[in-house]
Amino acid sequence: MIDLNLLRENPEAIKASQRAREADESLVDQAVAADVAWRKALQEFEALRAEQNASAKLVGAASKEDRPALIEAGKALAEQVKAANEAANEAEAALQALIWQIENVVIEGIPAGGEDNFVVIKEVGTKAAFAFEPRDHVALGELLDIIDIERGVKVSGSRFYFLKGWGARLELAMMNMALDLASKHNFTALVTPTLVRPEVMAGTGFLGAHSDEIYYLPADELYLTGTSEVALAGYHRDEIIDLSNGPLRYAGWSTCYRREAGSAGRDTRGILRVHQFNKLEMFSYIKPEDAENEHLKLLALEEEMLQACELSYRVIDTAAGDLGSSAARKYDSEAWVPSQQTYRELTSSSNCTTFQARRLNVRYRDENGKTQTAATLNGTLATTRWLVAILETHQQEDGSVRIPAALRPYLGGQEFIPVVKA
RNA sequence: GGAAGCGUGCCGGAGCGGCCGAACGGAACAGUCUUGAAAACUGUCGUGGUUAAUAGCCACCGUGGGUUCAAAUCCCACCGCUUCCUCCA
Repeated sequence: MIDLNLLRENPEAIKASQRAREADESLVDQAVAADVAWRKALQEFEALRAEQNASAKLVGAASKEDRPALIEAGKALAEQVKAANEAANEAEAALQALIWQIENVVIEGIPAGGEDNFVVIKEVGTKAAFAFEPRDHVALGELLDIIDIERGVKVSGSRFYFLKGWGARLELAMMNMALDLASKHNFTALVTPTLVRPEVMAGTGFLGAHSDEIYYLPADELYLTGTSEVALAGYHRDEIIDLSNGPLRYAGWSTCYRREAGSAGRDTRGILRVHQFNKLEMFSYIKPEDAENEHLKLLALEEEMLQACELSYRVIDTAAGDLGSSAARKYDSEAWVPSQQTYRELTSSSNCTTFQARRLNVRYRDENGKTQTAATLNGTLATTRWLVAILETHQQEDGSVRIPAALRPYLGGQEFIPVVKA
């Protein structure tokens, strides 16, 4: 939800942002009008209500004889109050409907344009080069008997898989390493619920245009989350949190579920794009003025993980038109995937400024004791998809895979995943 | 899944149609006293909106509806919690 004060003081800024996002600009003018109408209706209601409260008080204090006449007079007032109340409620609902559709105001200076207009901030590492014909992760997964896609499909359908043996252990090792890194930086570990109520899903901004991406359980009115960001954002919903000792930081581990409704035919091979995967997500609640620095901190940790996994990657600053509705700025890290000769997204870190917290009603007290809306940020620290880059980057000629040194302590010192199939 | 009870401010806990945004206690904060602290005493002490305003006014006593001139208080639905039974990773 956008800031009502900003809507009143500088609607042009919001319009410019909507334009940059290639989102509906006319919503802003509609919202301004709805806001004026709402405030007028509210004023009328409050005036009438004050009158009614006074009148009711008189009845209470009146003698038995005087009451009937006063009550009669009150009845007429009650009619008016009821009508005014309904009008105010309708006006408010109309305004809400509009401002919940307006996307977050982007941070000035981010790239303009759509999906292809990102700016590369940096490239790190050397792209893996091989003196032999490299295999893709599917072939490696079969050869090493660590990814069983065929049986995943048999049990659950397309885009499902089993991680097996060293594959399963590699994922857990990576997650544990990520969790250690996060803990070292004072992120509190959280294992989060993956089913959430509609209010929480809506509050995080996932029920907009892309709601068909999300699994929904109608019998229980619960949504399956595509990231623990949802639960982490909902964690402090309707709370006044204490930020006087610094930001609240969490590292949320969860399985994630995505319908991939809009991506039929894309990335159908392997485990790059699947319905279910695991993720460790960083999440910060922070004062708005510190949000941009925090964003860089999250990015730095993501890079530390990527480097620990000895991956070659680049960092991009996503263009306005490609941001989720909650994000004001988004940095993605993309690792080089040898079999595709291209970069694929491994991490995504968004600065949601106060947008998400306003919807979820997460506030803090400033130095003067006044409540202010907090800012929220999130960023990926490890996901199942990372296995694709790790396996392909560190493959050997015989198909075995070298385990990056940083991961070995989590795998009993193992150095290679051996080939088990001819 | 069955039965009963309960949801009030940071916490505990009263209120069960009008004088209640809410007694009382605790915590917290400020001050007095003290070399300092504790204790004692005094004061402040929910949130949001409107406003120049810590004045006034409006909204909020789980959520949403209803009854009434008037609802924290009555009625209905939903959500949540507790206890007992049943079941169980």
